[in-house]
Amino acid sequence: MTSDTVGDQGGDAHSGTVSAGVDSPSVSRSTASGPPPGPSVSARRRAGRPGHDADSVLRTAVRVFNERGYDGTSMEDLARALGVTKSAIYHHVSGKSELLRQSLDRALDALFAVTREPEATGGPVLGRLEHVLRGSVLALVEELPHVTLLLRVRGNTAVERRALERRREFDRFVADLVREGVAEGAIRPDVDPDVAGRLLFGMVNSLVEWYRPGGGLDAEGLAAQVAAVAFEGLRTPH
Amino acid sequence: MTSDTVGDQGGDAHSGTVSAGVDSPSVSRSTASGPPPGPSVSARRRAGRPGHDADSVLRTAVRVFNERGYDGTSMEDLARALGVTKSAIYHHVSGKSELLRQSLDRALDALFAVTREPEATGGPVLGRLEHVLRGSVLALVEELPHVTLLLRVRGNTAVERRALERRREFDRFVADLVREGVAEGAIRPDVDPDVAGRLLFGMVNSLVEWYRPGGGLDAEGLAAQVAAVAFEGLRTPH
DNA sequence: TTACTAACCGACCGTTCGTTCAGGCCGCAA
DNA sequence: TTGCGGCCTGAACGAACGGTCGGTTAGTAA
Repeated sequence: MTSDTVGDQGGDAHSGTVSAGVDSPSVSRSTASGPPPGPSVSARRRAGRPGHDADSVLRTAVRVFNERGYDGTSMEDLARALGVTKSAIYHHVSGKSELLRQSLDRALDALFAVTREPEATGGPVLGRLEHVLRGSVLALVEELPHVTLLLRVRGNTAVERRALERRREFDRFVADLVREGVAEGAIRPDVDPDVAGRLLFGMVNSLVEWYRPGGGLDAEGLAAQVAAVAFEGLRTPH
Repeated sequence: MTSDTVGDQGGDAHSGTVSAGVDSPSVSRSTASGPPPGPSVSARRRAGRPGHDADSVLRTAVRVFNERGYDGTSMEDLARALGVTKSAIYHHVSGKSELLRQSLDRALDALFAVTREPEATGGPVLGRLEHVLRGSVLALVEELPHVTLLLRVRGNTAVERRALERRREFDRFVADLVREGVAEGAIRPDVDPDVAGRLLFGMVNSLVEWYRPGGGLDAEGLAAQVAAVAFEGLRTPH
């Protein structure tokens, strides 16, 4: 899914330069004088002075946004993380909010792609719901930094409000599915459908708070566990 | 539980002055010239010029923090919401981070109170876990604005990092409970205990994103539904 | 060597930030 | 009427903010 939206992001090399992982607990602000320029790594050599390109800037920016929060991140912070000066960033993007916009759009595109897959629109309700559930987990993992950012948006600016609107649209799609499931008797009727839908995706969305790929649990396995808990519950079956 | 920690918050009067609900989608910044001073409401008349007290300032501040995010809220924003000037706020609190500290402490105190209740430390594991689950939901509802703020903290400042540490301690308590449940065979062994614990409280924590008291579903009913989904799952029992 | 391209620097702009301070205002009790 | 406690204003501070600008550097391609 969303296999070739932006491309080139597959190779997650470029690492090494910045030590702190995505989850680093305390990010010293004053120290950490920044890595040596350590820019992008795209395979084909480009003309012109080597350094960052728009993509590597976005990648780093989103990582820092997720560490400090969007509002808590200054352009100076970004520049330090990139190993360049503030003004260099404006060579790649028009401004801070543009970075946010690109990231949010990417997250939302991945989520909506799931709702358009045939398994999400045809067949028994429970199957459709489960497909959307698992697909959302996969999309969330694949675009983890962007989805993380999306789930923290508060609606302070026009960019954020537009994203919130699209997100609500996605939520409506899921809520409808759950309602339909209750109506057809596939989902237990003693919990409110709206509540159930929100709990379901509350569970999914909470993944961004702790799941990190490459830790022995892959996206498919994660999706399976989420689906198991969501549909069968925690208690040992008897 | 936590029946009389800080008191006086039970009566949620003081309303009326500010129109926007906690969930108001777009919060105009320039307009909304603020309510007429409309200060606190505490029953007993105090000496001196009438106006806000430390408690009413905290209440409003936390509400605005949750609307705009802590970093996205300026003291000017707070002042406007309170109907006073910036400098007036410093009569009640030492600064912005002090407001955050008070709020986070309140949320954490309520959560830890649950873990110290006898039903959370004695009896069968599954019962203990369910008690902590339901108790957390009740605490979350009772201290909704403060818990909401807590769950969004990123660790940018010392105040935030201290709160994150206490929160991790709470998470550990829950994780241990789940692990114990798996070991005793009360919880299904095919999901990883750590994953299960995180999913469980991911579900609970997501309540702050949508649950609002006074909407036909009270805290007890909510806790019951959460427990049902968590332990039995969504699928219709057969 | 030269032309071209892409990325970057350093100085600077106007605005907003959190915070301080000296003083004024309001309502109660004496 | 006066005194006092509690709350508030208006003006200002230095620091940090997002963003702009003209000029420079380091590579590729001819």
